[in-house]
Amino acid sequence: MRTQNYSRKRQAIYELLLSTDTHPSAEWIYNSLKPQYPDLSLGTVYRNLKLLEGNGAVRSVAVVDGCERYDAKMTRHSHFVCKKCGKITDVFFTETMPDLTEKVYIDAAKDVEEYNLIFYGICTEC
Amino acid sequence: MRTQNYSRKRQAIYELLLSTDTHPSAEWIYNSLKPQYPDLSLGTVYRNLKLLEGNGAVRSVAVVDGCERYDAKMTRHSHFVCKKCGKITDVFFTETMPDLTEKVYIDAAKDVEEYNLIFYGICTEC
DNA sequence: TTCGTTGCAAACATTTTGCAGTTTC
DNA sequence: GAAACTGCAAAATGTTTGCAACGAA
Repeated sequence: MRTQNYSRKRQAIYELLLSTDTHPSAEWIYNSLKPQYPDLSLGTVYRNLKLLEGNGAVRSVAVVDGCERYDAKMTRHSHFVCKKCGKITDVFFTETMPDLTEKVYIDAAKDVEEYNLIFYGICTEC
Repeated sequence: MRTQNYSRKRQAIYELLLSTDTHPSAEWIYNSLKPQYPDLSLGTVYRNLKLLEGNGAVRSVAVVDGCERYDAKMTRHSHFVCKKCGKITDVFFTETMPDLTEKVYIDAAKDVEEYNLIFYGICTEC
């Protein structure tokens, strides 16, 4: 990977993701930071999300209505997606979630690195 | 839902999906059927996939490289996605997969209808 | 004849990218 | 000063849609 410099905006994007549990899209992040960073551009948000994802600082948890949604909470947990309003909420199992990657043997896989478990339904507000 | 007529092309799309385990994208389906249906259009493939998905005849199992990928095998199972080549393979647990929707209690959920479990890694051919 | 289905192409929405200027180190 | 970062706008990409023609019942 390419070496990184410090970037005020990348920091802001990352901290915003850390501080929220809404699992935002690029656009939500853009709109949230725009007041404080009037010269922020959407391209920068996209670029930094990809970069942070590459770093392992952040991960994409789902694509809802065609929009990639991100999370900076990297402890193992899964998500519930409301089919109606698109809200994403965290789902924790008792204690921590099992490491399923160690529990499956997949013929076609040389290496199973991670997994993503998503529940779908209707949320209490819909 | 809107009443349906019999449609030769919809049938062909559905049967192609049933006969393959490649979890194809709309474009792959389009290219596969084009020789036999020279006047097939991509829009029709998209329309019918959405329609079949609405019927519950087919489901979207993952989005790989920005492309929705479909499966007509509706028995409960999960998938392995190769991060390099994008190939999707079926993953079956011993016997059948547990119905996790009955095993979780999600505060934010009024109704948990389904779940989707995807493993990521590198396949044996990459 | 009615209404679902389709081809076609234009429209759409999200994401990526090229470039010139700016910031970081 | 070199290399990373950014704004901007254009381009790319996958998907949806309007419409007139077509097909099924």
